[in-house]
Amino acid sequence: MLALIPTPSDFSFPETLSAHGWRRLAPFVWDDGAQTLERVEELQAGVVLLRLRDLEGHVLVDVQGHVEWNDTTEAEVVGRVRRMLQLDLPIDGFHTYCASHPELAHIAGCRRGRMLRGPTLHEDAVKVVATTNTTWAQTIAMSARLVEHFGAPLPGDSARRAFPTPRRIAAVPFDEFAAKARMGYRNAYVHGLATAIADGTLDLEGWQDKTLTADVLRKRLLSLPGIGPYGAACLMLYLGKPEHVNADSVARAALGKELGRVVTDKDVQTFFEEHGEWRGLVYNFYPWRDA
DNA sequence: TTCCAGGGGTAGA
DNA sequence: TCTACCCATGGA
Repeated sequence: MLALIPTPSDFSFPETLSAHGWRRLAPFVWDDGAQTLERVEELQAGVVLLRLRDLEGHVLVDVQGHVEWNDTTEAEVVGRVRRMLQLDLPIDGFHTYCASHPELAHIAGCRRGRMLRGPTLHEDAVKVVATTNTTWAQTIAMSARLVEHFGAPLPGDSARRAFPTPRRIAAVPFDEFAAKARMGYRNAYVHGLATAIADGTLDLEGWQDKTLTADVLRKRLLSLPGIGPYGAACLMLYLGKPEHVNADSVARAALGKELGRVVTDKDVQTFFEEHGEWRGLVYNFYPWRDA
């Protein structure tokens, strides 16, 4: 089963996938040889394997699995892929801004600006929590354990699984979840988030309502246990509201080197302030991140 | 052993 | 608003 999704002229498949480390987090699997992004997805109709490939002006999605391929299933697949690749994110304003600044012109030239996401805000929120106060290797391991222990298996290949839905995580007793996920003090954040979503207390996906102002969205994100200024800025960036810099140790180290002194998160914010509504994206595609 | 990593929560000033 | 301290985990 194939789905051919047209992409905007300012979209770049390789740049979107390499914008940050998300493609290295399960259930994403990047096949470098085939230049294909794979991932198991739990659809309404069943669990399938998606294989995404870059075509001229399109993304080709190969759907493998025993599900009825009808308009509903295809729409679900296309919707999830569009979210993952930020295909509905208007990026032309950012490119116009970059093109007018010599030090940023390469960003527009390379069609950078989109960042790979999960198909749900829940998945991105969990992964952001998994990046805090730990090494990238442990972030990868935490994501892998979540998928391995709690994700829906692909029929015929139970070694491959989808990212666990809130309901699947919430269905696991906390002690068992903690023992298998081994996310340290983040266990309570991740299990609590899933439970709140599963029992209907929290409509996290509803927070993607485009009429929400950035301030309202930021306050809501900061209210989530485990999400602070860095995490909220990350998630806002993924939601197309890049007016905050997700200042992390990478930013502090790079800016500290440039300024020749120890810098704080506030120094990082001040450094990028001149880029206004685009400062979060400018930071994430700033030349020093290529080093 | 001790430190700390793509921070966050909390208390106290 | 800022600082200090603690936090589970696992690698160095």
